[in-house]
Amino acid sequence: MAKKARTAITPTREENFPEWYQQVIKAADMAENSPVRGCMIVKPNGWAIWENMQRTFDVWLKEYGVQNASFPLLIPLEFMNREAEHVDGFATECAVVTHHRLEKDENGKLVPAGKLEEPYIVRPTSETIIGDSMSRWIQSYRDLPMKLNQWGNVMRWEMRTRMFLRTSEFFWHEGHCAFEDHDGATADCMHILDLYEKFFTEVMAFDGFKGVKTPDERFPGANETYAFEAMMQDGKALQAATTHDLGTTFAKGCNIKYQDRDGGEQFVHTTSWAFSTRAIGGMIMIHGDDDGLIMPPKLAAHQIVILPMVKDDNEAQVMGFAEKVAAALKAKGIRVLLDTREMRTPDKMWDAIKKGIPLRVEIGGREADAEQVSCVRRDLGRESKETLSVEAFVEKAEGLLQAVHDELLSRSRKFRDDNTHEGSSVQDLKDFFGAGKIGFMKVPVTLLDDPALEAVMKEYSLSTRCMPFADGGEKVIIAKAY
RNA sequence: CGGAGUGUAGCGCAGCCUGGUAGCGCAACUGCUUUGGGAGCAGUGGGUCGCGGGUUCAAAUCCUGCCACUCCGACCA
Repeated sequence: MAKKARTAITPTREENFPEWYQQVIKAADMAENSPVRGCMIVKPNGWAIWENMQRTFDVWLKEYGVQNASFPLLIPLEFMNREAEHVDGFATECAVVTHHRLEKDENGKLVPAGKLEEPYIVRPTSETIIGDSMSRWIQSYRDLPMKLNQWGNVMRWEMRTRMFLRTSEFFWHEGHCAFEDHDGATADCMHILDLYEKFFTEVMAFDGFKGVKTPDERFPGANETYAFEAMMQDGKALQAATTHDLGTTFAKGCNIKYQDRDGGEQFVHTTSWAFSTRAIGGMIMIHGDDDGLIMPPKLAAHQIVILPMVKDDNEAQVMGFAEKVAAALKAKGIRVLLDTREMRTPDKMWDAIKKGIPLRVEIGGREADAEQVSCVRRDLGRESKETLSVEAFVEKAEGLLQAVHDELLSRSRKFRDDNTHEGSSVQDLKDFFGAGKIGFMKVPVTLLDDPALEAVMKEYSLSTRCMPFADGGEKVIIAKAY
């Protein structure tokens, strides 16, 4: 019977992109919904990705002089009041802790008891509680700059959630720094944004647009927000990371003052910046295909999977050889998975494909006899299969992984460029999005003053993404967004 | 928080209109044959039908209240 060409993921991206996204996560066994409203369970295959992200970026932060610390998950409600805009931005999505004990009622059911005098909120972000510490830790200009970061989770009570992209609880790092002046704060925002760009391109294999947010898209309480905006395969934008110049706003709210060189009292200038598990969602939507996830090699828990194809009479030989190959690759520092599970070979193959493992090495009787391996690249598919000697493969493996990375990066860059269009009028936007086309449209910033703009933005659910540095701040990107 | 929809085995669904002791596919498990791009045959196990009331001799099915989730909007890393 002839086999039908069949994709591992149903539906395909073209048929139903949001549903495809969900199915990719499921097929790759990365995460699932939990009994807790809006919160996901990150499974080992998903968490391993986050661990690799943390490991890499944490080193970079420390090189820049950032110190890690940990602040409470709960923030006194009153702290939120310290910055008016901040309150407006987050008040509607705070989980509130009001009790500290459970008791059994007359029916034996547990009910909250021990009402707190002062309720706490579960942190939606930590500006206020870190600012409180800074106000005590900073006395003099000699204490500056102060660069802190915490890896942790936060909670924002979202109306509508989507795994990785928007969940009520999510994981991130949040940097909080204090400087003597505005220049220091701006330089910090720019430096971290550059680190983000380096991280997304060199580790996660996708590019985006660095730029400044328009005022209405700023972080609540920020003077200026800078962002890295990436494009998904459905043409929507994803804000992958942001840095915020908070001016002296939080310094005033939290009373963070220092004595300057002349003995005068000054407010510090603070910044904050973050990326989150959301970037994983972006990675999925940028690189994935109709057979599932494609992992950028630097992020992948397993960079190479070895599939031993044994028959009854050659099991010892094939397995022995496969173990030897695995050991040689591990000695090179490559993360290898030798798949010895009791499954049919084709099922193992599809499993490796759906999980997006960058390189698949097949070793059967033929290879074992000849001391060879067959290798297939996930990004190029089975046509890329090549058979070569063990020595040659081990020598070449790191290069192959780099080639997969380069391919993913250039592929996503091409997609981004092919789908970024120039426009000059509100009518251009209407024509483009009205025709159902996907992608970004870049228009002159002067268009933001056009009274006709708002209606069109609303009609097609558009938002301003950023004013790219590359255009000298004279253009603004308008797109649909996640 | 508005509009719509769905809750039945691990997953996907049928059954509901027209009440009568719960079914299909996939997955799992066992055995044999298979194994280089999604195997075949035979067999086995698994469900308080989201939760609570009501109608009835009898409720997955009808009525009612509640809860959860999904999708579309508004809000957002």
